[in-house]
Order: sequence, then structure tokens, then C-alpha cells
Amino acid sequence: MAAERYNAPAREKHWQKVWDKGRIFEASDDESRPKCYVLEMFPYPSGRIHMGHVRNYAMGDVFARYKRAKGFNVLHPMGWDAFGMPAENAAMERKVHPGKWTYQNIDTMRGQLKSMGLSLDWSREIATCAPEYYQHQQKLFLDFLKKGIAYRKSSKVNWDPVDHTVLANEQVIDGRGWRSGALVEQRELTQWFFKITDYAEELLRDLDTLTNWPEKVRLMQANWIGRSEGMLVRWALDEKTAPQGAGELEVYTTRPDTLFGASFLAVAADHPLAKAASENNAELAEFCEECRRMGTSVADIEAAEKRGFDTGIRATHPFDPSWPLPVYVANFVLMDYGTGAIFGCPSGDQRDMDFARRYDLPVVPVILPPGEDAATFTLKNKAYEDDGVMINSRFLDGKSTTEAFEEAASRLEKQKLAGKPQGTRKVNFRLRDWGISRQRYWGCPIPIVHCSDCGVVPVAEKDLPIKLPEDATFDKPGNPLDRHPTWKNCSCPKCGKAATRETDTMDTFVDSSWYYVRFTAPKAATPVDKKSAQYWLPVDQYIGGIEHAILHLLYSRFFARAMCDTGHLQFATNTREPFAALFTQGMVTHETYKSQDGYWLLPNEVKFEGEGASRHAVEAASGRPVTIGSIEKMSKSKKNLVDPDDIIAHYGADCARWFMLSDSPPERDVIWTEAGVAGAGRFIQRVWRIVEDIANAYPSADEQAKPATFGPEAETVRKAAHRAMDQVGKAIEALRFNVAVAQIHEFANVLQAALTKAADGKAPPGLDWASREAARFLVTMIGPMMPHLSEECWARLGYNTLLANEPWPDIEAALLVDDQVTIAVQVNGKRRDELVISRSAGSQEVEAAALALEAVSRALEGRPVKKVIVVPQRIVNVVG
RNA sequence: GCGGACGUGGUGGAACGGUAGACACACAGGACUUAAAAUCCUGAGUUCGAAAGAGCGUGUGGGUUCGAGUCCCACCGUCCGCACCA
Repeated sequence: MAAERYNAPAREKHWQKVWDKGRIFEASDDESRPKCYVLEMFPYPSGRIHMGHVRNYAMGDVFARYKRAKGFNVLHPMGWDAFGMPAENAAMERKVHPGKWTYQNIDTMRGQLKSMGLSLDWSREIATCAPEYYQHQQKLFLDFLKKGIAYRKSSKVNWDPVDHTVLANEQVIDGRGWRSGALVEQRELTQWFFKITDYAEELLRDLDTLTNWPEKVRLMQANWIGRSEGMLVRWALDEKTAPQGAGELEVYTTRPDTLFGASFLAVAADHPLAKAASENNAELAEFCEECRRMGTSVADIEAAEKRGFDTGIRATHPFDPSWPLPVYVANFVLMDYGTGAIFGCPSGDQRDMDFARRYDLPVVPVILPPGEDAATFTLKNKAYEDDGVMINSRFLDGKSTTEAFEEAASRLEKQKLAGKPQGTRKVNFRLRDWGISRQRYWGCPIPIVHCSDCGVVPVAEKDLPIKLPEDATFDKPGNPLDRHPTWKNCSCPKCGKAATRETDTMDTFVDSSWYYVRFTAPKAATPVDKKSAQYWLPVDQYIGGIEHAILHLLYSRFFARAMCDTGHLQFATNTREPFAALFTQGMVTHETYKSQDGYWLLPNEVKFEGEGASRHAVEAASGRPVTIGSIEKMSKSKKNLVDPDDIIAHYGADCARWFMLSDSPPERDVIWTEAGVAGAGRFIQRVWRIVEDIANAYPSADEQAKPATFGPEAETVRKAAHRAMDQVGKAIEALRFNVAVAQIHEFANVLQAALTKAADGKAPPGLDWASREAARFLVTMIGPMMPHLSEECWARLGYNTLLANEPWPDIEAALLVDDQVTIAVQVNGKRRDELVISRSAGSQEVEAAALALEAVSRALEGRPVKKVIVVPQRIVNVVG
């Protein structure tokens, strides 16, 4: 009788219901058990889930289910990053309220995630757009404000002209808005900021403790924070040339050692000194204006030449009162880094060199590169920026760069200018404070009131939440809250007079900066239930895309600390890191298809003909030729999408999951192919057949009645089973899912071969018991990856428990090693033969056996043996 | 420009400094079938050879080592991040 095929779509629904009904994935705080918090980056409810989600959540689910089986109390929650621009765009385009649109999407996507069979605790579901969530965020904001972590200031900000809102520095990529892609403009606005710079030092230092984070992400964050050690140096300005009241100019430098190579000073166009000097100098004013107009896009900066304008002001060298230097306004000096002013040392900095050559300023080499002769060393147009020995530097001559730094720094510290030290050591960071004001509707309202008498007043806590008005309009661009007829009218919490609300909302990255904390007690009356947070945090394994390497991950690291400092959060251990381990998975890619007329085609609009090199595609409907394009990230614009729903309906969720986990290492991109999915589908049927065969052939083997001895066939099966179990566990632990899949394949091959052989004749001794055990192992080890299939197999084997609740089996260590080992035999490093020998054989025994091999003596060609290296149980190398 | 990662068969990829190519996809041959599908078995880095076997093989060139895909140096290529940060 031919075995029934496993009907994945039907059985998957069944098991999902069983799990759901048993509420087996709901987590509770249980101090007596070791916890494991597994989290995947929660999705933005854009409409439907895509394959990227499937990959992300499949990985997280394997890890979560595995940890469950290993006895951990697992927290594996899911929620929605539900505020954001697309909802407002939808409102503008389709006249649907952002809230309605968002919740509809959430319903759709929740259904899709449920069809994946994820071991999620849905009782903890949160949506950041719900007042039940954002009211706590408003409370956090008020406490940040009290503590000085939130503040308001006027500054130049990035303005996205398409989304009509401000963007944080982290959200500007190559001069464009991260979401809209529009060229960002600079605008002077009063905005709310979070003082992330107060944490710069800690955020940088603690990167070292994140040993379970990808090196790449840590490096990116370190570069973003951008720490540099240097000095603030004050230069006296010549009274006769300086504007009134401007007695000195402070510059920031990381190279006080090169002070004797200085040939000019330069300030940014927006520097106060530039402004003062412009007052009586129309030409200079015009130059400053030109600098301000200069674009900030990459192309603009690359095209821009180093240009400057001599202000006529002269400064005095700190180490030589008789040495005057010109002060320029220069277009390459940034106002918002350091002091907005520099001293230029052309020989030690390429930008200064370019500038000096253009304006014919002196170029004095002060650092001699190793191996160069001081007498002959010259610099053309290339600055030497590395370390060496000081020259042309008076009291610094002969010192190393480091020594010279110290000497110059300590002299400047002692030296006085106008009664104060001329130089002070200063650590500078590239990181800027996080601007969180957004001129949008669909975000968390900032709980602030503006009163004409009292100024900026925080909303009283009893008045939280400040809810969004339902009846906003979206028919034109701009901030719907600001133009709402009544919403912003309120009374001042301090004096009671008529006042107006803050109409800006918070950056949606604020919402996602603490959701992982909220998951630990999603219904608590306060933002955080400290006890629950202490039990569950930090997240043990966080999984998501590399695109958040800086944005979300840096903000979250800051937020955890800010929440600690405002008394909301406390970690059980000596850390303030929210994510103990991070894994960044690769993207899902697919071939692209273009029609003759040049428009993109969906994969299911294309039909393939031929194989290998002659493979080509035609339009399924018309038969017209199609160009197969490059493999790219699945995207709507290129139409190279495969809908998870279609795959799940046709092949089942297990198949999609298994394919995603096979072959490609999880950190790399995976190419979605129809053939690959079909292959995964075949393996599912294969597992089902193996289990059916065993269940039919050995329906009643008693697990307790383990035979005392096993025949060689049974022994082989047992070894393969225990080894695979061991390897698969280790691979999952290390998130090496592709390796786990390969181990399972290998084991299935061994098992199937043994069964096929046994079917020919009478069953060898112990194979019945070993096969039952092997089936049990096989089903358990595929459990985390293909939970429905394995549940079905578990039942087919006659168990009336749920596999999802079963522990990971114990492994017999004795079965992991062989009595006999195969050792490779090399002659002069080249493999010539191999040797099967007892595992316990000593070096001398192995050596003797190796030298006795015919292949060895042949390879030696009569040369005497000089040396024999024996690596026990691995290899022998005969050197001759 | 600065910083980083990567480079292995037709393809995706395995490989504590120790038998390179596990496992899979695709391919070829065979079995079963009236036939197909499904399934099962076998083969395969490459060159020479009937075979046994030998040579060559992890981007290129050097080096360290008894032994290098793995470590070091230089170069080539691909990808990623930052980008006038003083």
C-alpha cells in the first residue's frame, strides 16, 4: 500500500489550533527556571508580511523552540511598530484614517504570522500606536525632561521636503531622507532633543562588552560615535585687525604636536568671528553667504574645492608671540564639530595642504616619516598624516609624535592667556544629540504645553495620555495636528490660562527604543514592571536586519540607560545593555524579469523553458520573450516578489521555513528559487515516509525495553542518530541553521539506507528498537524548524503528548566516538593513504602502522625518514 | 579618501592550522512503470590513464609551518559602512 502524502496545509492548521488552544507558548515569570528572552525586530504593519519577515521569524522561532526543548522558560513575544509615515500617506491617497489603515494591516499580518506556526506568546502583543502603549512613553518623556535628558533648543536640523518633517542625523543617508529619498535641506528650527551625547562615552566603551554582537555592527557604532582625543587651544587675536570684543579664537585639534607646522587658522562661515568680520566687509559677507548655500549632498561635497577668504584678522602663535597667522573663513570647516574653528597644518593634513597650495601659504614639514632623511625630506602636494619624528619644531624636535603631543599639551595647559590656561584637553564626539520632534500626525504626541506666560510647561501626569484626535484631516501636506481646529487648545497646567499644545510628535524610533522592555510586562500600570524586567532582561537573542546597525540599535542602547537613570529600569546583572546577543540576518533575494517593453514582471507571470545555459523565460500569458535580470533584494519596484501566503497555501509553512534555513548561511543573502522550495517540499515527504515506514514496521517497540546489545546495523543507526542530535543542537545554538539542516539530511540518508536494507531480509538484531529511537530523534531535531510536520510525525509514532512540549533528548556520549578511527597518512604534507586503527592506539603504534604502508614507502622513493608527526586520531605526516 | 568584510566545483555552500568540496540544488546513467509523475539506486573538482594510480587544484604572488582554504605580507576583484569630524 502506497503511503499517503503528507498534506501540509491541512495539518498545519490543525496543529496551530492545538497549540493555540493549549496556550503553550504563553510565558510567565518563573524565578525558579532559567529564562531565555528571544526577540525578532518587530515589524512595521505595512500591509502584508514579506519573505524577509518569514526568514527573520523562522530563525527566531527555531532558536526559541530549541531553547524551550532545552528546558528554558522562553519569552518570545510579537508586536507592531505601528506609528509612521506610510499610514499618513495612505490617509492622503485613499482617504482612510491612519489608525484604521494600521489596525487593518495588523489584523492581516497577525493572521499571516499565525499561519507560519511561530511559537509566539500572543497574549503579550503590543502596538505602539495604542494609547495603552504610548501613554507610558509620554510618562518616560516627562521623566527624561525632569532629569535633563530631554531638552528643547533651536538649531539647524535636517528637513525632509517630501515628508514635511525633520529627520535625525542617523536618518539621513547620503544626504537624503531615509524613507522618502528626498534631498534633505537645512533649516533652523526649535526642536526637542534627547541628550544621547551624555552617554557617548558609555555607549562606546560598553561596545567591548557586546561579544555576542557582530563585529561589524560594533565597529559601525564606534565609528558613528566617533571619539577623538584632542585639545581646545586659544589663540590671541591681534587687536588692530580683530573685530571689537574678539580677543581670541578657540580651535579644536587632535594634533597639538604639529603646532609648529601651522600656517593659518580657519573658521566656519557661521562662526561668530566670521559674522563679526563680515559686518564691515561686504565681500567677506558674500563669501559666507555662498558657503551657506553650498549643498550638503555627497556630489556637492565631492565637487566642492577647498576655498577660503582672508578676513584680514591676524592671530598669534601660542608658542611664539612674534609669529602672526592669517585667519580665514573656509568652506570646509564645519560649524557643528569642535569649535567651528581650526588651525591648519598643511604638511600634516591633506585638506590643509590643498588649501595652502591654493592660497600660497607656507608648507613646513614637522613630521619625518620613518626611513626618511631630514636633510632631503620634502612634501609636494601630499600631506604626511602618520606618526614619525618631529622636525622644524623647536623644543619638540627629535621627539616621537606621541611624546610631542604630550609635551605640547602640557605646555599649553600651564601657559596662560588672559589669565586662563591656553589649552585644555578635550574628548570630542561625532555623535550629535537625537532630535525627536516630527511635524507629523501619526506618532506619539509630545506631552508639552506652550503658555504665553509660563513658557514651555510639561503636561501633568494625571492628564496622560495626551491622545491623538480622531478627526484630523489629511487632504493637504503639513502637520494635521497643527491645523486641527481645536485639539491644540488647552489650559496651562501651571497657571490655568489658555495655552496651546505641542503639535510635534515623537520620532517613531522612540517607540521602538523600549518595546522590548514593555514586552516583559505589557499590561503593567507603569511603563515598566521592574521585577518582570529584571527577570527577563536583557534580551538573550535579538535577531533582525543589518539596516538597524546604527539607528534602532544605538537608540535602544541609549534608551535602556536613560530609563535606568530615571529609575524606570534596573538590570539584574552589572550591565545596561538591552540586547546581550545580536544576530543580523541577510536579505531574501530573487531574480528579476523584464518584458520586451521594458516593464518588470512578477515571477508568476513568467514561464521557463530549457535547462542550464539554455534556460530562458517567456511571458506566461503571451509567450513573448523575457529578459532574466540580476538577482536583487525582493522589492515592489522590481516586482521580484514571492508572496508568503501563496507558498504557505501551496507547500505549507514548514516548507517555506525549511527552505529559508537550508543552504545559505543565515547572515548572508538567500536566493529564493522555485526549485529550492520544491526540494524542501520533497524532503518533507521523505521524512514523512521514513516515519510511516518505521511506525508501520515497528509499531509497538517498548522504549523501556532497550536491548542490551545491538547488531552492527542497529549500532550504525544509533550512532548516526545521537551524533546528529548532538550536532544539530550545537548548530542551532550557534545559529548555524544551514549546517543543522545538512546534519539532518545526512542522518536521514543513513536511516533510510538502513531501513531499505532491512526491508530486503529479516530485521537485524536491535534494529526495531534503534529505528524507533532514530525516528523519535529525527522528529525531535526537525521540531524547531518544521514544527507542524514533526508534531504530525510525533502523533503518527503513537505518542499522545505534544512534541512542542517535549525536552531535547539526552545523548549517549559513548555513541559519539568510534572505537576505530580513520587517520590520514601524509608524506611531506601530501596525503598518500589512510589508516584505520584503534582509537586508543599510541603514537608509536600509529607511526609504525603508517610507515608499514606501501603507499608511504612508494612516496618516499627510498629517502630516509627524517621525522614523523603524529596528531592522535587525526593525521600522520611522514617527513622524508 | 578612511574603515571593514568577503573571494572554495555548473550552483548554494561544508571544512578545531590536520583526508578540501560534507549536505543540498542542478546534471547524467540505471531500477520501477504501458507511459509519465513520484520514488529508489549509482556517478561526478579537473587533467592524463582502460584501470591501478599520478599531476594540478580554495582570486593572484610571496612568506610562516612537518602540514595553509584557514595565519602573515603585497596585489587584484566584489560588496558594505563612514565621508571635509580638524
